[in-house]
Amino acid sequence: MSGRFDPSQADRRWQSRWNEEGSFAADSNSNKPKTYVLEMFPYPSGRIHMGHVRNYTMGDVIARFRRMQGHEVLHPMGWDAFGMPAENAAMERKVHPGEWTWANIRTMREQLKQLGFALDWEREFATCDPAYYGHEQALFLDLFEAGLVYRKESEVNWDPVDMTVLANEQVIEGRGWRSGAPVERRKLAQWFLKITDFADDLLDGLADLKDWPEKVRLMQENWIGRSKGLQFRFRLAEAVDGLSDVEVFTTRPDTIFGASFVAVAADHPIARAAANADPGAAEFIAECKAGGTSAAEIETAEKKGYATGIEVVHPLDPEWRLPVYIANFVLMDYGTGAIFGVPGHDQRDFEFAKQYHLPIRRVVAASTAVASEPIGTEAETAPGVAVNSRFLDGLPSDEAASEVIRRAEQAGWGRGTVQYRLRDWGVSRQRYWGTPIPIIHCANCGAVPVPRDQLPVVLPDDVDFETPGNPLDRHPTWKTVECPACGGPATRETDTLDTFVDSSWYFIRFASQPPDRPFDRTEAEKWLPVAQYIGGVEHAILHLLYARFWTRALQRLGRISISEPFRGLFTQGMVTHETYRAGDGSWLSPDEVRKDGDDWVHIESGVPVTPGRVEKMSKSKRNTVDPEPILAKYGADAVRWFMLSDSPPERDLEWSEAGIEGASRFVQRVWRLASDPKTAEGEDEPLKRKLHRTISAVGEAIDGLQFNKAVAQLYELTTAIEKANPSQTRAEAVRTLLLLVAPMAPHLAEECWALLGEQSMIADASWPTFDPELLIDDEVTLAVQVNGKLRDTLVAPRGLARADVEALALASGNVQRQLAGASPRKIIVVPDRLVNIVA
RNA sequence: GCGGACGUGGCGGAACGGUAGACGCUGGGGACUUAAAAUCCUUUUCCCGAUAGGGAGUGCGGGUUCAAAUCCCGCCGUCCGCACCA
Repeated sequence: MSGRFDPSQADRRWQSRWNEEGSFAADSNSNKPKTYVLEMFPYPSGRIHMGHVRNYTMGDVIARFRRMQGHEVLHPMGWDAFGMPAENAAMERKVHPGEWTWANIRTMREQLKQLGFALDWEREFATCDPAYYGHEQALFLDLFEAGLVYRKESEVNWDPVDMTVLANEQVIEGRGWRSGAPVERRKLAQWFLKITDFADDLLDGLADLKDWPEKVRLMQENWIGRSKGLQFRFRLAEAVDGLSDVEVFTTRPDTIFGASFVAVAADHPIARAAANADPGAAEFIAECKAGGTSAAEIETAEKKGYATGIEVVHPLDPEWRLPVYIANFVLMDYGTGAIFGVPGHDQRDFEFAKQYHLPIRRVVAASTAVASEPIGTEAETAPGVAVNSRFLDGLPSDEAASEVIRRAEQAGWGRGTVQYRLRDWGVSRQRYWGTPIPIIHCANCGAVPVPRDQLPVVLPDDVDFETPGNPLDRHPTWKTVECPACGGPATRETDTLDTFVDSSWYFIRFASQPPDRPFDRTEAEKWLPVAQYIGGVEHAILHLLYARFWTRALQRLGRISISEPFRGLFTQGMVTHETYRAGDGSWLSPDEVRKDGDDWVHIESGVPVTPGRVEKMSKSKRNTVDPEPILAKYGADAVRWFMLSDSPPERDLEWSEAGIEGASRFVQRVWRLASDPKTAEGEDEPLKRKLHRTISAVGEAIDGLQFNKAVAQLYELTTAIEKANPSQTRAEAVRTLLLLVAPMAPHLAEECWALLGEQSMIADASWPTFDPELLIDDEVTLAVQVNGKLRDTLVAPRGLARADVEALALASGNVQRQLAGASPRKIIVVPDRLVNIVA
């Protein structure tokens, strides 16, 4: 048999076969061990991109591999379908966000199916379906009733033109990313989830996530940002507006005698009190409030303060007075919104003190001997021993800190506390295309939950996007309702939930989807936690933290027994491509340019093009490659194979035409082997060993998600088979090769499997086993070194005695020449590996 | 500023402290062909050498070790995350 493997025929054929047989439907009642493999579900943006292909290919290999190993595998797919792009499309193209979203889902579903993923499509859902978000509303109410949801005024980035709240990352240089209008800081009543209640649990839980990347655990740890310290009160020298003290937090109580000032946030009650009496203070506060809350915004802002004239008394010395400033760098929502400044040992305080000519005192030193050294050009933040600190003098920093906390608690002016960087999760969005928050506002009864029998609260379809702002808010009837409690006139909450809520529990819904409640506990727990979760590192913090929180909240409510949703996590690298720029600096797409010798030219105009850096595929850089035409040209398996070869999965993968060509070549090589398995009588011992070693190595590589290594192993085996003479072993090796290739190139494997005359599908075949005896060779190649440098290699029987090895090595001509008659001082023998002769 | 990762041929990358460069891509040479495609063979870290062989070599400088890409110390560079966090 000859010819070529034709994916345009084979792909479709096997995809329908798997579909007809329900090969990948997950059976909850199966007796097999259960494995839940999940990739982060996609946002239906329009078309599949290479990043999706890479992500889902990796998950698919794991899913298929586990299935072959005899596991019952749950490998579902769905759509994270709410979000802003749909509304933007609605504004730009005058289509309803739902229509746009569902059309995208149809397109992308077809594209995914062309890749032949072993997915259980029966469980597919989209989060924008009331059948999903209705259950989410029920869960929200569960959290509400458990006291994990509250409403609070909070400061937000407000775009006055689009009339919406912007996330920090949507504020660019102080302006709204769409409207370009200067962003205002505004107070708005928002719904919050009490994630901070779980701060310690979420932090402690990280220690058990052994199969998570260290990097992600660290990022979460830093994000939660637990710090221990002292919270204490400064008494005001004179009460102002009924305020008699100011509360501060510090992680360095040991520096308490180094204090030179107190600074409060612009929103702090003391600041407001000062403003009442002093127009200068009021003006300063107004200045602080202008501008966005983004990180970039804050970074560039100059450190400024305003002396209020108010004074406080040092808690450890009634005679000691400190000035109170209003400062633009003090945050109202971290700690207490007030600090005491220790310029000698905090760089920011140091700069502030320089600017406002405040004392800079040394209270920490390397030793008491250098207590009188002045502080130099920057603050000394390292710990040491306390100096110039009265009763603390000579104590190491940590002991001094404990001593201050002890005294504060004893005297009642302060206490040891823990602060977190983590804030409660604000989930209100002033958008249409999201899950409506199931709350009704009544003038008499306040915020009342929507009764359960009225769920889901469904989004109205008749909305317009002609005017900016939230269409739900200006809908003629939707928000007008009766209060469920008193029957009086009331209005619906028109904010919708942050889309991160949708993705905080979808993995539970995949595992169990009863029509009448969010999930069935017993059913869900058959699958959960997810054994292997795969996605981009960009979700290392938010999504993964929110999902962990949501799972813990459900656990606290007694709804589920697990506390961690994802046992194994893998963050894959991006797909990148070279960028090209025309003379005028505009970006050109890969199919607009052509390589001409060593240079690149614009195909249309023939003008030279400057190749730029290799970067993540993005629309703005125009360096994307659409998977669909590639798929049409090379077939699913070549694309899948390329996604797995070369680059380690956690690193970036550079797309290249040559790479996909290489993958395609491999597909054809396997096909040729299966077309003519060249069987004959007799065994081929070396090939057999190679085969068994490969079975072992490939299994190990896939297990460790080292797909590039599995690929390399399979190339080697393929070459070995090609070079082998016909034998029974060779035929067996071809058959086994197909099994090994099956998780990665499933259509090819099926096609070849059938070619070998197999009746059943390879999808249902078992992963091959290996004989451990065959992994060990009878003969080994020993490296022979002189003074650590390789001088010769020699082949010897395994387990050769030390003395014999030494003799063999010394007999080597190269060794003799190196020794030049001298006798070796020492000979080191590593059995079956190496001899090192020290001359 | 804080935290982290990485640095190996022309390129992507392999390498329990033990033969550096597996495997793939690219390039060179060749076979088959009227020719091409496809395929196959061969070669490809650098330097000296016809070969045998020798020298250098894993960002830079030190160290530990019989032996270091790998462990330790100090630099340099690139990338990522966080950031007035008290």
